[in-house]
Amino acid sequence: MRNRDVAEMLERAGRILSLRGENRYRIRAYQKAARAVVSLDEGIDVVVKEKRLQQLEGVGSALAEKIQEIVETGTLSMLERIETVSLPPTKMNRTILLASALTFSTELLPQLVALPGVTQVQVVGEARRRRETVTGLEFALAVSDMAEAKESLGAHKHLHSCRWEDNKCFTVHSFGIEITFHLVVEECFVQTLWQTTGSVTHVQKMAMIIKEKTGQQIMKVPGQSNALQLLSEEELYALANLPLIAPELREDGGEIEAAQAGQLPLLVDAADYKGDLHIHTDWSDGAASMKKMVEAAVELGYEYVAITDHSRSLKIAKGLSLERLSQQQAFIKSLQDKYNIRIFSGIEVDILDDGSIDAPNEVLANLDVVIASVHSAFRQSRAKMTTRICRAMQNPYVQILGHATGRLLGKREPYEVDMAEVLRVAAMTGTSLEINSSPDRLDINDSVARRAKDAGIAVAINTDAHSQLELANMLLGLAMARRGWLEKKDVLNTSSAQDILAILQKKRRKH
DNA sequence: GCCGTTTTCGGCCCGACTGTTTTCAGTCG
Repeated sequence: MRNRDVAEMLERAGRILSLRGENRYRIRAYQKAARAVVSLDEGIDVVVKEKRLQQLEGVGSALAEKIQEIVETGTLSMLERIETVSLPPTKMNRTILLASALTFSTELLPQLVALPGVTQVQVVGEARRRRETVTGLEFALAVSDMAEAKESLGAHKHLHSCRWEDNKCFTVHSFGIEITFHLVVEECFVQTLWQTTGSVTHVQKMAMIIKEKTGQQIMKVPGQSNALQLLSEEELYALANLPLIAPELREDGGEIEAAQAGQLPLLVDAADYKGDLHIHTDWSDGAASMKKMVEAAVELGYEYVAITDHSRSLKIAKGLSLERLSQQQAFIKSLQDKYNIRIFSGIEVDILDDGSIDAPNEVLANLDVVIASVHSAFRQSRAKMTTRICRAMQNPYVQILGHATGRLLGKREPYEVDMAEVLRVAAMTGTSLEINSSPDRLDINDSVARRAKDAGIAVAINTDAHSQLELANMLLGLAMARRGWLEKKDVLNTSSAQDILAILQKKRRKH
């Protein structure tokens, strides 16, 4: 088992504890241990063998035991043992971050598939549509034996107070999440999958269209067997003479009309993603060394990665002085030959209170990637903030506006800003907007991303990773992009290593 | 969950800056 796998499991455990509303320092302990493991310079198995786990920063007796268990068995029984009593309503999660929802379903899915009488399981509902937060999880289950499946579901030790309505089960998981299970016989699986995935209006509209075209009643009526036996959702959309509409689009946001007009976007896909343009290292406030971050990017198969540490004003995050920045550029050059990946030197430069940029233009001119972000004075008036951000985008060296609204899901509202004006100036100046993929940022969100695309603005999907594990958050940003109807051509970092620099530097060459 | 002791539980990253300053809690990643 690789260090990375062990770290991922610890990270997952932390996320699940967080779903349960556990002590945040306990959660942080798991995250800290995950970082310690992933940044080790030796194999974790060696450390286990030589009983040196507790020498790691942030690893005590309890976590040492758990890490040992993971290394030796590949599992973590603590997750199984988590209290099998339902949480009090006050501790229930009402909104769950997409990242947590996906982590949770990854944990639960294999358990569901293994239940007697169950043959197929899929996440449906808001999580399958990849909404930024979800209120609960829904699963569609194909069953070979309804009675047996119902019984085994009811007997699952982590599922509490199951309430059945026909073959639908409402329950609460020990981890503090409300779940709805839709049980159907195998012949009806695809239909149920579809019906429980799209928003209500999407599903109703589609059902009407199919009724008109074919006379068929596509909506499954509880307790009634259905004549339609579909093998895939493609077949279902084909009944309406339409191509498959991706789950992320099924919000009745014009996707049906677009499909009818043959103008459905060919959504950007993980395979299109060529590299991360916003990551941090321990030169500023990142947890891992540049080498570790670069190696993790190589492991993900990227063509390039941009090192974009904080600028001098952001003291709290150990922002780089101009001298340190220049040393970092030299270090990147020295590292380049050792790796089969392009390492771009960049910066996440602060947009100061008045919209000026926290580094001189002659310094920015020597960097490959310049992201400008607001990290201070969030409470400016709407007019001031708008002017501030727009002024920053006027800078010919600012290629990307980082996390444009500054929101933290569940923690901090976005700052006041006139987004229409930001989009106008971004388009005018040729500045890209970032979809920041941090689980609690997802900033810009799906709807702004769609407006950006309509305005002809390129969008960069970045992770803002502060550790190797966070590079994987790219999938969340990608989900937002897809929800925003973005295609490969709309996304900056789908360009190859050969092309990306020229594209990034188009703006400065105009000046 | 870890840590560091005032050895048994309380606090828990970092530090400069802000403010219709009065003396320190809140803010930023």
